[in-house]
Amino acid sequence: MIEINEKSSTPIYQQIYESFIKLIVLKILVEGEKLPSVRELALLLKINPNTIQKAYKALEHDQFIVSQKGKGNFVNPYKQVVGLYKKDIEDKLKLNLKAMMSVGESKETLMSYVNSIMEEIENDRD
Amino acid sequence: MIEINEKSSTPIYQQIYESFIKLIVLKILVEGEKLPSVRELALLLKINPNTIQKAYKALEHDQFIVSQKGKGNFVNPYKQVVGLYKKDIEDKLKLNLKAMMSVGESKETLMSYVNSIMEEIENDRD
Amino acid sequence: MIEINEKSSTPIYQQIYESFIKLIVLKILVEGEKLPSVRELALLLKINPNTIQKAYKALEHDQFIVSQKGKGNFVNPYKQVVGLYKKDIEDKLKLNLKAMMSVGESKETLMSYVNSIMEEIENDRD
Amino acid sequence: MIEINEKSSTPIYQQIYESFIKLIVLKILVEGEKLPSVRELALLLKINPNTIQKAYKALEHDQFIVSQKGKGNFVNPYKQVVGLYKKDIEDKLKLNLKAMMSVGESKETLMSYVNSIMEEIENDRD
DNA sequence: GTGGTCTAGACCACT
DNA sequence: GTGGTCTAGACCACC
Repeated sequence: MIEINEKSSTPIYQQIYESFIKLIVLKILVEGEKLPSVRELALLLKINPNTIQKAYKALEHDQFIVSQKGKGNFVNPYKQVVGLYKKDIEDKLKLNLKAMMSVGESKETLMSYVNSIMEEIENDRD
Repeated sequence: MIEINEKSSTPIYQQIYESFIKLIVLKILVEGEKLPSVRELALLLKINPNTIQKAYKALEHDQFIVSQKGKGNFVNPYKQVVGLYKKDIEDKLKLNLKAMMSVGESKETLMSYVNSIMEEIENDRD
Repeated sequence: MIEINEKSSTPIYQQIYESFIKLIVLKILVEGEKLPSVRELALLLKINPNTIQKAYKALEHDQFIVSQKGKGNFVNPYKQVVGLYKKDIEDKLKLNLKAMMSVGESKETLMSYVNSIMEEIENDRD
Repeated sequence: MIEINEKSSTPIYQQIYESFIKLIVLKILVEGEKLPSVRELALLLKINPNTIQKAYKALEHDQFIVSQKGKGNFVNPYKQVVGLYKKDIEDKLKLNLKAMMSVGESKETLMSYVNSIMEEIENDRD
């Protein structure tokens, strides 16, 4: 369900953070569902509980989950969650498109380029 | 010409690195042009010369500039430089599009979305 | 294990860089093995931690090792590593042979010379 | 006759130093012949006389030329000169061959490799 | 404790 | 004056 790449340069807590966002966005974890407890997940992934804790704190801070003392961590409503996520990616997308255009790429060549990327992605999914 | 955000989490030397790449890609700094000297820029931005040095080394390593002892740092030929830059952005673009599709956006709505972003950008330029 | 010549004109950080490459290529340090920590090695060699840091960064950039925050620096897989190293030496070898031929050495005398060197080396190993 | 690459990372004085060694080794400059005066060459190459001076000093130090006050700089006897040059390259050759063998290349594959390099060089000369 | 970044200030090589 | 290297010592992020 969650995989950690220890050798990656992105911090482990952030890998966990991103993994949960994906699980939530893809509705594998649904509204109100309980996340595994900090200790439980720490044992499972064989990493330090502090690291899990940090990831959960980040998820709570960004409103993907809510923490309830003595009970556990629970997924927030879908709409609220996906909105934040989309907004984030859209901003990045905009920046990158801007950058490509600043190098002199015309709107047309860029559109066909985007198109080809998306076909490539679609094929990868099969 | 170059602005530093001391509070940002991205290292100062990297901010400088990226600033110069933009200046070069946008042809504000052209082939053969001399960059400000290490000490000069350090004084101007009120940061340590070592930090500038680190940024310049990175720029040289990635072939955006060449360094000449006793003379200064100079911008490399445009073509050589832009290739590297484009490759980088294309990779990011791909990741962004992938993320959007994973949230359930269809290829069609995504294309029209990309289209609208690019028109927005074009208008900003006028 | 690692020796520094402070009086040499080649920078200390580069001496360290090259020492580790040798240790890795000769499989004295093997895949996944942990390098001494920055501070540890600094104390041992009696040089500044920054200098070690610089060497490790270079090793990481050239894909000989990977760095993991809070954990340490680790040797990368052998194959990935040796390719880069060989390419480098081949280029130097070519230059040397070119130089010898420019002094008027014929291909034949040069071959027999190379042959004798290699026998000498083989004997040294015993 | 002598070409300088200002953008190269190898110091200009060293480029001049190496250029003259080549000219002498290839007998384009012969025993007893006078080198251009410091000022003359400085004007020709459009570089600082100090830089030429430094190169000539190095050539004299390594016994490729002799300097005579008030007269100029003169090429030393060929045998003496080429001996030093060869010795130098031989040492480098040895080191590189050693390095290749340490990566596990057998003597045989290495010999055929050297052979192919030399054929390549011979063809380049045509 | 481990790596990553930064400052302050020094010395050297090159032009 | 210009880039390149190094030291000493500090602070931060991560595990």
